[in-house]
Amino acid sequence: MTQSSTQPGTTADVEEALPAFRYTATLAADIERRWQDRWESEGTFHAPNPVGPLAGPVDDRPRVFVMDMFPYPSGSGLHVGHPLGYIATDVFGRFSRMAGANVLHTLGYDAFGLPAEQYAVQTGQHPRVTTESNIATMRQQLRKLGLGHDPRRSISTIDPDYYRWTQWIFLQIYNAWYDEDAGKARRLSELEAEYASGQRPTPDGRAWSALSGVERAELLDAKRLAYVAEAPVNWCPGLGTVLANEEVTADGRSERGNFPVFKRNLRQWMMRITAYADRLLDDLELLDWPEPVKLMQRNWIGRSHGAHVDFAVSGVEGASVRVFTTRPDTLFGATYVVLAPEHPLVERVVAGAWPEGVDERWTGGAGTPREAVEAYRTRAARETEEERTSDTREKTGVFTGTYAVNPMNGKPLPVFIADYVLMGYGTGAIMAVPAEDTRDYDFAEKFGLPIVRTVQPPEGFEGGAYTGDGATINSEFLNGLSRVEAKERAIARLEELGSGSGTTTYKLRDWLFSRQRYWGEPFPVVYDEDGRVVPLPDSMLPVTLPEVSDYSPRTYDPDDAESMPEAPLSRAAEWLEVELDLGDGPKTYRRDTNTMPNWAGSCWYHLRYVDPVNTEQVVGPENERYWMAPRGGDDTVGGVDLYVGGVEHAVLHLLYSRFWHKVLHDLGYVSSSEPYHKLFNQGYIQAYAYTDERGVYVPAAEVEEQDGKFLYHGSVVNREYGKMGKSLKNSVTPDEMAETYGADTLRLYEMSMGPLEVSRPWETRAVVGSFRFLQRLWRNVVDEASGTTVVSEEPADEELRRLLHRVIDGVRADYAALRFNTAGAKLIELNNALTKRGGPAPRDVVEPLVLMLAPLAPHVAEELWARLGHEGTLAYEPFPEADPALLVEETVTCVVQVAGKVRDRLEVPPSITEDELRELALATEGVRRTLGERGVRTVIVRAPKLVNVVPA
RNA sequence: GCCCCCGUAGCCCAAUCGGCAGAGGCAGCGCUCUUAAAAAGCGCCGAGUGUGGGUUCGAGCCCCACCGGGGGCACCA
Repeated sequence: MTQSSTQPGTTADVEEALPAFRYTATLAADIERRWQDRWESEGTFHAPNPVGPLAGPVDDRPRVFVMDMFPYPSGSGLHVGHPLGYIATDVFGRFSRMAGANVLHTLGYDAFGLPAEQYAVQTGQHPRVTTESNIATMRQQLRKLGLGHDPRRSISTIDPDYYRWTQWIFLQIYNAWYDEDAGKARRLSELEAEYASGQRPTPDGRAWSALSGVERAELLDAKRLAYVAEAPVNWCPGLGTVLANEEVTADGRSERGNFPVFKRNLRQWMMRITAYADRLLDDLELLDWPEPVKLMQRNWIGRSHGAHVDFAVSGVEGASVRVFTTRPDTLFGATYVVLAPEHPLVERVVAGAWPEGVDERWTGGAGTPREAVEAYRTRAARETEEERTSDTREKTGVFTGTYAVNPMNGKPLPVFIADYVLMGYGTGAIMAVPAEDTRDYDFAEKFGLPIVRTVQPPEGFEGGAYTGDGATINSEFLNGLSRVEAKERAIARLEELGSGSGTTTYKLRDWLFSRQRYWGEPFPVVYDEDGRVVPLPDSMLPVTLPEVSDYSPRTYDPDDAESMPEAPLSRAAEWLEVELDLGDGPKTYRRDTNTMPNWAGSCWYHLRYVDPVNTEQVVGPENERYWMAPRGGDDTVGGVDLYVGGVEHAVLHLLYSRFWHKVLHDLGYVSSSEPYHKLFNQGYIQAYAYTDERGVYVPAAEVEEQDGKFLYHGSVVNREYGKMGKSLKNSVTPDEMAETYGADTLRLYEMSMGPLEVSRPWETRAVVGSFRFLQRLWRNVVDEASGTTVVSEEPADEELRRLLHRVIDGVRADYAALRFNTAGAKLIELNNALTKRGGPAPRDVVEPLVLMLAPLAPHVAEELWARLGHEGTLAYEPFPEADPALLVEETVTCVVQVAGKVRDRLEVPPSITEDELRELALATEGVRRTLGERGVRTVIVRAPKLVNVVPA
């Protein structure tokens, strides 16, 4: 926060006064640059593959595949929050390497994206130019952090050699279908063969040979996992593109830009992710992921088991209302039925006149049901979706004058229309069970409808809808059953009666895969003169983007719901029309003017990291097996060993990526059935920001704290807490931290701030603590004045060795469990012990200390290791191992409690028996004094560490 | 409204199985070095764990309720 001009080691004239070999920022910079150059020129972090261009000796080392979530190369530069996860994965990767593993760790760029395109729209600069320059800047910034990446594997999604395979995967998905019986995707050619042989009957029973070419194509198209459909999509005029459901917020706006989104029917590419709903849900169990992320995916997929139930409508021949319910167990509690106002059945069921004695509340004040219904429908049509789904509004609706029949008991149920039932959900009609559904309860209360409890609420239940579990009541043959049992029995009865069937529904919808954008992957298909899709052969990939003069899609007034998408590619006339010979001789085809969404490239990059320069295959099977195959035991799905990133990708990226990976698995291209085995959500580094009395942000670096107040140039400012960024004037960059202290200090500090998963505030003035530690360690090896190595060759004494081995033991466990904050603390503790001891530090302690520090602060560790007389990098030096003999204490402090309060302590051998310890404890002064005249009820002994005497 | 996560010293954070509340760092204070200041070094100071109950010989840890902070979902039938 407060930054004076006299930070350690920055000012030249200060440095003159310092010892020549003190570990200053200048010295750190020199060390860091030297080692970064050396790692690069020696290929220190190249990870060998078993086969292919990157093949090398993999020996029988265990594999560890570490990944960071794909960054978008932003032009605005990094702040200290960005590399938090990258440093963490690097520490883990470096530790794993020293622990003997072959470690695959690299970082590529998710480089298609809106910012570069928007910049192109504004300036006319090609997004590729912008993006490549941003990547170069980001690479340079990250290089200064000393990340142990394999640079040969750093790919970028805008690279034609990369998106060639994105397009190839698209075609595999296009040419696949989901075989429900096999529970997996298969090639479409197999479906065609089954139809042709008659093994699989066609939907209308005609022989395959009797179908026309177009009919056959349509049958196959209907099954494809990637398909073109006229579908209601989220059209966002303000952005000029359509959006996936996941990109639209709950209040019907674009996640990016916050523009209104409208439902439009448009022909677009869709991905049949719904075919995988069950597996995406069920396989979550097999993943080592944070529970909240699993929960979010479960909610998003939204599987619910229930039933479709048909309610016959009395007086209307052949009409029945089909509803979906998740609670068929409550059918006896249904007391009315509601149709959405737009429901097509409304016309048919509306009665000619009100029944005798109709409740006035039900009529909307109209003379006939038809008038009431028409008035209500007109009103509902005028309302926006947002208004209709607002949860605070009063329930409204009108009676249709008609009754439906409950199939369970033949009771008549009045049929209403009400806007709280939406045409877009389920069947657009519900059976209302007010006793067990809060919305239905509110409606029933207002309209004076009966409320019949069918689930026994717990004692003391206050009233209202009871949505919890309980025994079924008032339900004839279901009485006494649990919810699950009652559901099963009710469904069985419905099926017997022919009035319904058990059904599973999902909230998950198919994935809208077209975007009206320039800066994305073109679709590897063309359209013939009839507008039919023709996939391009592999030999024509990649389909590259044409040069255009205008990068913008046509955008409209954000509220112009009637506008139509117009993609930038539609203006590239020469690219659009293409003459190709696709087997029927040269013909003119038309290309697809849409591009793929940003998620496409990030759906499979883990596979390309494994085999980045394979020109023959998306990934070599042997290499994929080596790095990603299931390990056996608990691991039946395989995947990346550690995947670190923010929780914001919980649904979108992680769901799409799992889907693609499963398709590739089903089609036999990969052995793993999940992309990311272990997921870890890092916290964020946040920062304080300050506003003056006008509410304008002032530079946080110039704010000073005084007596609990925050002063900017003398005047009091208001403190806020939030994201780090330019607009809040509170950014701190890794570059400035590296300049002031060195990258090792920055790495160490970021890892020391707390557990990786926890968000924490950045505090610049605290960084110096990590710096001081490195200085003290440096001084334990190097004489500051002469630069000579000063360690002692005398073996360390027993006490120090015991401490060393305790630290080794703890640090190893900490690193393995990603507890880098406590690992760092233990290293400081050991170094402090060396310092406190005085005199030259013994080599047999210093060397393991340097090795243990290496994952956190690799440059200074390499430098010290070299000064200690070793040649070559320490990156592959075995990580120190604790000697179990030295972990056993000679004596243990035993706590002696009376009634749970500490009253005395004993020094005892760790091997002491319970009986011996009990005797010793009862004899202590503390116990005798505290106990006084009271007797002893019982004595709890936890040898050798604790005795608790319980007085009578 | 429902669901999930988190509350330990002025601040960031430790605390294996329920067993002495403190590993580490920042800040503060004192001292050493220094003409002085900074840097560096050495030392000191510090909470009874958000609140109220419960279980237990014993609770920061387990259970219940509440308060505060963060996140997700939301008329999903």
